[in-house]
Amino acid sequence: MVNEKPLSYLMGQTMNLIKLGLLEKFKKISLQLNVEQYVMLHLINLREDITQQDLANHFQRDKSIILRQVNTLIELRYVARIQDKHDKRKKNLMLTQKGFEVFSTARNLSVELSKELLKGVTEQEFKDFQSVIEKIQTNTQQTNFYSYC
Amino acid sequence: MVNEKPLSYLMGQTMNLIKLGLLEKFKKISLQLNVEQYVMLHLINLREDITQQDLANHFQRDKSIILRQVNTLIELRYVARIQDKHDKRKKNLMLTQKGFEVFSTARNLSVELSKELLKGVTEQEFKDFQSVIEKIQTNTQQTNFYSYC
DNA sequence: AATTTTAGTTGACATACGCAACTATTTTAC
DNA sequence: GTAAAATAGTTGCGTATGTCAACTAAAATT
Repeated sequence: MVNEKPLSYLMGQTMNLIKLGLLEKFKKISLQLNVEQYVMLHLINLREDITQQDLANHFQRDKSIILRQVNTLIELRYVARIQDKHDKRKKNLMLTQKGFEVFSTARNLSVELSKELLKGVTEQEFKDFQSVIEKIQTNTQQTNFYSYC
Repeated sequence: MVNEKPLSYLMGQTMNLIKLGLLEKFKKISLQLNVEQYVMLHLINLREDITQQDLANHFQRDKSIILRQVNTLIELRYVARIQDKHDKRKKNLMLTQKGFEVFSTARNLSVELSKELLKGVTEQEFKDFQSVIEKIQTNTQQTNFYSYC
């Protein structure tokens, strides 16, 4: 395994292709969304009480840039920011109807891209692929590079 | 497979973890390099006549930002820019000795990270993983999202 | 009740990035 | 052989991203 490419190289190359493919699909239907915004909408959709602090933890970014990016999503009318019921310091983020529609569209394109990119991949190969991904994520948490919710 | 996470999500999450892990390792030994610079050094090391245009194609970035990033690597004395033998428009990029040393160090850290993250992954799983990665890259080129050297 | 911690906000600064316009050089079309 | 088009690289400008420090308001801890 001496000549093996490091994992970061394999993943980086591939991720770059996926990202570009996704952006291309967004562009094709005039969806004004970048990949990070898509991920943000995805996370906001997953929970109904997610906060900017949660997003900052997830992306490992400063709260201030998360605030600004959320502001952009609010300006686009994809996201709303409301006060937490129990903790006045906190504000929860929620998808608006428009935001949900945009997210759904983006998600469908993402699934479509998956299908295209996984053409010729057997079920067993994909199972092992997912298994590796899970192990990488588990090993990362054990190494404690960082933790997030 | 309805509830399956799209490929872009799986990969994105994982790539983010890998990136952070790598940056952490660089930081630990005071290696002033970000991941994209590392990839750049890697590409420059692969060929001896690579140009800024080639890098712009690879990263799908504007030539002007590639120029500036290359300038930074030149300032760090990791890279040199020399005129192409056959085409006066072109300038080739090469690693300096210092650049090669830095790249080698970064590469070793990258390999080290690979080993840590792939703990518990069987040989068969990894083979399938690589097979999937190859197919993704092949499918991308067929779809012609973009092409690069 | 005072102090510490957390969530969010703002301003300043540095870097990244895209775009247009430019020069110099090579390739292509005629 | 010459003019036009294309390519490689550069520069300036505006916008976005990102970090950091400092702030306010609210909750948790002491």
